[in-house]
Amino acid sequence: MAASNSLERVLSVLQVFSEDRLEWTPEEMMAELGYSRPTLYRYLKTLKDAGLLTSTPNAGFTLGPKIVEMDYLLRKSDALALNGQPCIEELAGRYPCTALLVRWYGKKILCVASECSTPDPLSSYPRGRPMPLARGAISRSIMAFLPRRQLLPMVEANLDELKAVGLGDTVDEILDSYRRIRKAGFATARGEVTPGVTGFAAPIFDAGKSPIASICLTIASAELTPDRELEISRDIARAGAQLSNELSDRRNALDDDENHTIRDGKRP
Amino acid sequence: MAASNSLERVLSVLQVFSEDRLEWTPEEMMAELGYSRPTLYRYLKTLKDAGLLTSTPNAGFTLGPKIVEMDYLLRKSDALALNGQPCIEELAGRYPCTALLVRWYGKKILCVASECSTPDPLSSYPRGRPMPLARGAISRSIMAFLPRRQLLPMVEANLDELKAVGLGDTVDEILDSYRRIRKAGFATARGEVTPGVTGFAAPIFDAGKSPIASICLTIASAELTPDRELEISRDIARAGAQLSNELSDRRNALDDDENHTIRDGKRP
DNA sequence: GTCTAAAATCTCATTATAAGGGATTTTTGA
DNA sequence: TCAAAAATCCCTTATAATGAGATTTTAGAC
Repeated sequence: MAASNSLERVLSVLQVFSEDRLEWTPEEMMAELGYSRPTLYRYLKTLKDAGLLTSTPNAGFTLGPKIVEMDYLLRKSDALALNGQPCIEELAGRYPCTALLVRWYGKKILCVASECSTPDPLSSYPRGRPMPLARGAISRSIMAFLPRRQLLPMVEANLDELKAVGLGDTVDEILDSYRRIRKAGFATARGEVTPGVTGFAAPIFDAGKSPIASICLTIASAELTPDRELEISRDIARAGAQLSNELSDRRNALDDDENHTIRDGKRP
Repeated sequence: MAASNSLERVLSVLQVFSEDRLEWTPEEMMAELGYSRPTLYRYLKTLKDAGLLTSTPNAGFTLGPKIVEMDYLLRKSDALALNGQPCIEELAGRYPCTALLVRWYGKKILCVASECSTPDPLSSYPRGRPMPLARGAISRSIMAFLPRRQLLPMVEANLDELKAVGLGDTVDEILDSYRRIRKAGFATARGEVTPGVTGFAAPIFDAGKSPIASICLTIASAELTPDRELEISRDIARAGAQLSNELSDRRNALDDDENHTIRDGKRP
């Protein structure tokens, strides 16, 4: 979507940096974004002063130190990552697999932590790697637990892909599939994201009833037996439930704190 | 510094998120930043659409997924972190210490990778943690190699602190101290950043002659003997030199590539 | 140290657009 | 289903962003 005001235009500059292209010269950006020279330089200066960009002589501009700092802030106090790390380590210890924590951001799901116990991981999802929104166990373990008014528009928007992975041919059939997943408490997917890899995922809830994340285990399909599948499913569902409890306890404790503070502040 | 235009004002919103405070409600931001309600909401919407912020019902706003993604981009293709990781692992394997890679951003130095081999680290500097600009071996190992016209203003700006750590009482004395460090090829500091911890650091150069980063080893002062200090100093200086070579080789290879491309493009 | 080409910034008239008070709509949780 | 809170809209005023061209600064060669 085209930027319609200067705020969006300045932030568009950040969007040109991608996996394929992390260094841009001003000339290249002028061509890409269609900004005039003084305007672009004004934007660059502002972004650089904010630390979001940094310039290296002769190599153009790259993302800046503020990005790294802000990610540190997030890591440092993300209750999900902090509480979940031991969980995924335990799962990775128990099976030859990759265990992931994936956070749901409304329009995007993103890995926030991962542990791998196989020498040569079949699929690589380190922190920060975006994941497909309509495929795989992770996605489904979250979507299945969304309230209808959030789920419906997403199903309609991704109808073709959801059909392709076999969730159903109509919206109603797909909603039914999600209902079954909700009932089971976890989702599985065989080779949907990476061929030869099966995923098991369970939702994680904050204090509310809407899921905020998913805990997931991916394992080579060849490693699986029916018994083991059952065992993994149980472990994942249990891990999801346990994390949900930890998070909602923590959140409730915090809220209590805040209420006291506010009350104390208001009435001396 | 006060924001003087709407670009800076919108980016100021990002600066309110700190180690102490990662969740802000719009009301709180209005108070902190002094923006009117519609204006703030416009900013928030823009930042949210760009993925830099995310809102959680009842918990206000936090930094968003784009931050995590962008840090992933940086990690994934940062030649310094990629080449340096084995180096710091080796150092951490050889001594009971923490080994760090720290990047220089003009006005800020920031840890980009660290490895620790002591059970209970005395000082903790994970990726993203900003480091003091005028104290410690890291800072000095970089500043000592800056060209005079970059160094001088920084010395003047941090004169008091530089005096306090004993680099000299006048600008000239301090410049002399830096000259000695440049000659030695590495810097040391005893208890300047964390009491009881000694740091050893050597600069890392890209293709240019100005340093871009530092490799550093921090170790409990109690672990040190004169022999060991000498050994560590040599190891650090060697590691810095080796990394500098690797980086400048890589950079030169890239430049050659680009030149070919450009030349080919210009003259068919 | 001096010079030169490239990069970054400045000037200023023009024009578009951001701001904010107050009303309104949308969400969210009871 | 409904009420309070949160987010957005409307619209006028005043302010700030834009970009062509000139100028200054910087970086690298000599």
